[in-house]
Amino acid sequence: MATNTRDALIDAAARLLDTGGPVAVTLREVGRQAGVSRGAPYKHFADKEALLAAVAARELAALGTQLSEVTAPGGRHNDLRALMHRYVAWALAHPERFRLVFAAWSRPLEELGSAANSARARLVEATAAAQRSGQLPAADPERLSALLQALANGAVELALAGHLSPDGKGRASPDDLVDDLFGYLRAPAAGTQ
Amino acid sequence: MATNTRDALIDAAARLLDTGGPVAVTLREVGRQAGVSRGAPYKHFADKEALLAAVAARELAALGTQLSEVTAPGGRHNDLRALMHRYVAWALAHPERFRLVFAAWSRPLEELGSAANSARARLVEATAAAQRSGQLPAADPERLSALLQALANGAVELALAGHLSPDGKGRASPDDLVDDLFGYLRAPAAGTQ
DNA sequence: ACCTGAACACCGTTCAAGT
DNA sequence: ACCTGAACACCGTTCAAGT
Repeated sequence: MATNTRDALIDAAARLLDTGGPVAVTLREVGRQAGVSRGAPYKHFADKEALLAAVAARELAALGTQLSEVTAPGGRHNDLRALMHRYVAWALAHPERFRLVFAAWSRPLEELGSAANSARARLVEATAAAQRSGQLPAADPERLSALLQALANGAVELALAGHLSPDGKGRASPDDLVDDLFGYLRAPAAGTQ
Repeated sequence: MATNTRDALIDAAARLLDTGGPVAVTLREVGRQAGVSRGAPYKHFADKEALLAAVAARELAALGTQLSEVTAPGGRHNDLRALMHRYVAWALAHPERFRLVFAAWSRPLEELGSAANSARARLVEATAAAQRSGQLPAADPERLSALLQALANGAVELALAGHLSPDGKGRASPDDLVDDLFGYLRAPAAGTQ
């Protein structure tokens, strides 16, 4: 699938990550699956953390294009709630990638940092658009988007840890909590009936 | 400090956890710090995960007593916002313990499960009390408390990952987001001016 | 009942050497 | 420029043997 060694290493790492988290990503097995020796990965990545950061950056970019498809159609169908549901669905479907993207890194990692920044910018813009259309109350869009993302992330993690229903059978699901928040946010908006 | 080997092992594990996360908790070093051989921990814990779960359960219990001190004084001063701020402060002060408590475990772990349940019950009760005092709108207390906890957890994790300010200088802090949520929640409450 | 110490099958990372 | 293969200092876990 991968045209070069570097991509093959990232592919293998992503595969191993999904099966058992960062612990399952051993550079030796990564090299094995990419068809190189165990020393080879170190010619492409400084260490294991750098390889994981490359996986996270790639996943964050892929998520970005997925989410822009939600807002794209027509250019005006900017339903932020649908975007958040799509985001939650991605996180629940790929728990390890989600956790990796929001992991605490031991040092700043170039590629991942810029991917995270552009993802944040996208969310802030979508939030501002929702405010313009009256879906959300007037407030600092940076701060309001942080509230939305914090809730979504927290809800997903509670669900992943088993403290919430993933699908809404019986107990509340992450999607339910997102809807609840949008409900509470709608009320204070002045002049929207 | 510890009177028996089992407690000494948990103490050592907690110490190592704080310094470098679960990866830093090696059973060999735990044994070393507890003054026993490397095989000894296996007489007290099935494996590394069981030891970590014991650490998490102990921390969750300690957190519970900390939080009950916030609501205790007078028995009527049940300010849920203050409770949430205390919770956030704990999480920011002990990131690794916070992450461990909400980690995804490979199997159900007795001791941790019951500690988590009683912590949840406490939060739900505090939420219901806040509803009775008019601080929060009428809604299923289970679901409303999940909303609060999801936001707090998500905000803390965003802060720990560097996507939020930990102390509110410049960008929003977790405490700011908690306050924002309480603000949005107050509005829809009927009959409270 | 609890502990020791060797053993097995792994790791991340480094480095001389090859092409 | 990229890769190999051995080497070093670690792991988690098991198990016979001791007290």
